[in-house]
Amino acid sequence: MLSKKSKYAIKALVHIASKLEEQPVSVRSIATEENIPLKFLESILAELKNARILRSTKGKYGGYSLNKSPDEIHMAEVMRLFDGAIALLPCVSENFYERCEECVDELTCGIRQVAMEIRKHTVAQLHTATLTNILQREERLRENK
Amino acid sequence: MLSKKSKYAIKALVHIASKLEEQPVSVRSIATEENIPLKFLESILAELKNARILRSTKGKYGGYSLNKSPDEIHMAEVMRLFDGAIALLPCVSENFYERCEECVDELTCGIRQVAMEIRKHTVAQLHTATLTNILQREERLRENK
DNA sequence: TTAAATCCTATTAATTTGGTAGGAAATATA
DNA sequence: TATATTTCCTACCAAATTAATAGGATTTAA
Repeated sequence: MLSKKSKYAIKALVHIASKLEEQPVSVRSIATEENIPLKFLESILAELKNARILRSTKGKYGGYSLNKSPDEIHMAEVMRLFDGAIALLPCVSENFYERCEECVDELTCGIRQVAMEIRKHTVAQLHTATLTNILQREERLRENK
Repeated sequence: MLSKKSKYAIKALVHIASKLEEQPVSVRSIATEENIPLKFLESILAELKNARILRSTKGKYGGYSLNKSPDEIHMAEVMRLFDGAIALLPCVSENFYERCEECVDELTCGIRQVAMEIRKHTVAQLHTATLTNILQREERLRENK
């Protein structure tokens, strides 16, 4: 499961991406429209800024804007930022690799092989899930309603 | 990430499945050979028994045996038992569905659609990952070493 | 000057995780 | 019957993580 931080972060990014002409977008307006606790969201957007995914404008009429093209921001990056590894086991993680301390032989572990295949597919999917892609999906979902 | 409980449970089950002719297998021997803390493993096997995945024999020379065929026990079942939902979001879980309270419209949520596709693939993979399948994988991995 | 925004630091309550402790009860064998 | 070896049962616990909240300082546009 994703943490609420990850979920809120992705929702906020999609929200900002949907308002490309009205940027910057204030935390308050995102919090209200997406039903996310204001102060919590504030700290999340600060982290996204720190990771150079967002950029901020201070003062009145300030807020947050995307710091990259919406097709360069994807769910994998955001999830890794807030939740760390995407893999089911640390020993198959690309970005947060760690041995399973109890493991007798990593190279012949069948559980590991399963986890590896799942990680590869999941990461590939999360990579295609850019903000642009998510917005396209939402458009189609609204059409077929 | 799977919890250690899930990971230890699956490792213990694979271990027992690999000794079909020497059942029942004692907790102590599994703990020693798989490097899992004894008392912790004890409580894990108790849960597996409770879920009718294992059965136990008390007293000297007692231990745990599989309560089903090793091709009927798969990673999905064990993970759900210890970690709950497999899905990235509660709103796409088959067995532990919950609304995302903050969500404005589940039916047009693009993030949800991504999570749904990933869950479907992951669950399918975890279903094919039976104890028999995992042991076959390990055999092949040992051959190609 | 004021309203509205981000920025910054600190705190916290609840839950989950990953165990440990200690012994009771059951059973096979000598 | 005594003993060794097992599961079974209850209770406890420390550390980490999660999901926030509190309160105000600073910045900027109008």
